[in-house]
Amino acid sequence: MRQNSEPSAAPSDLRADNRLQTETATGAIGYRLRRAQLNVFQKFLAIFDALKLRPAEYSVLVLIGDNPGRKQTEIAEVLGIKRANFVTLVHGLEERNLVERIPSAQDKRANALHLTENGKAFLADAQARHAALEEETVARLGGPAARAQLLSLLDRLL
Amino acid sequence: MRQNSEPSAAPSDLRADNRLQTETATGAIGYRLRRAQLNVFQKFLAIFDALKLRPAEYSVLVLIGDNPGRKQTEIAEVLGIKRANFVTLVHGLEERNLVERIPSAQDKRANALHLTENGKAFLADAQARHAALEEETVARLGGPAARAQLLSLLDRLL
DNA sequence: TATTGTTATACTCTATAACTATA
DNA sequence: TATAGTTATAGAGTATAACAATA
Repeated sequence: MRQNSEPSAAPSDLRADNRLQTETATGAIGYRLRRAQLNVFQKFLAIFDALKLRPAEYSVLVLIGDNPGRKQTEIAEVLGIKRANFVTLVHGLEERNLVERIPSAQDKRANALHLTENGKAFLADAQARHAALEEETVARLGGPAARAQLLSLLDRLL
Repeated sequence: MRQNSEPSAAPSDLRADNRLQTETATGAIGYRLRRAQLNVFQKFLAIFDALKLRPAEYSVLVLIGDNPGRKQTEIAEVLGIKRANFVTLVHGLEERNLVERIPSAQDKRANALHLTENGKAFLADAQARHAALEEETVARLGGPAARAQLLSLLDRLL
């Protein structure tokens, strides 16, 4: 390794306040999207930590609540979760008495997924907390019109 | 809560087309943000796969290019990368002859990071590809005004 | 033959603890 | 005492292959 032969006088890359030039690295749309998404996700995590519920688990509960009796593969596929990884996830929910895996009569290979009574109450609580977070997020955006505007712009990126 | 204005023939869990009800699970701002972000990121990955460059590595190169001579810790901190994980990342860039770790004369504990000549050329190529992707993304959004609108909305979520 | 649920496995990202050599 | 770089390690999240039971 060679020694540092830089001149000690402050060039343009050593700014007066000693802070880094970050504009090039952080100006892209992808980067800004990621930052905002991580920020919103972090608030989600903070709220749902109390319920020991992770984002994927919450999505699964909501989807089963709206679509009782579906197969594991169907629920997993909609959420972009691999069959293999879905097994562990749903077993965890079953151990917590939130979800039931009921062997299907029509297709003996398949399990029909249902929420337990306990799971329904738990989900209602979780959804209430989620709704409160959503409301706060809309408020930060500047109201329902701003929310619609954001979603419209985001949809153009799909 | 508003009434259901849908032309309701089938119950939500047994729809005629056998598709799942996904609106509850996928309507939230966080979810939509995540989808859009993943989509943009995927295009980024597709382009940068050819350069065998991962997002974090690209950010590091850009940041070193704009701020030559900085310590590993400084670069890592700005990007939210842990010191420990940054070591492997920067060693990989050094092995590819893109970055030099030059022992600092002032502080013998520290390494000053610089791009090699090869690294500068490589970064210029990567940035050209990135700029093309950014241009395409802005076009999909609907032009510079839409881009500004999106960034303004995203900033409200920080 | 194809599909469902499952196990095993591996790879990436991220996070923490602890060491060394300097400051 | 504190900091810079490093090593080791562990936990999530995600990916594929292969198997048994069933279609």
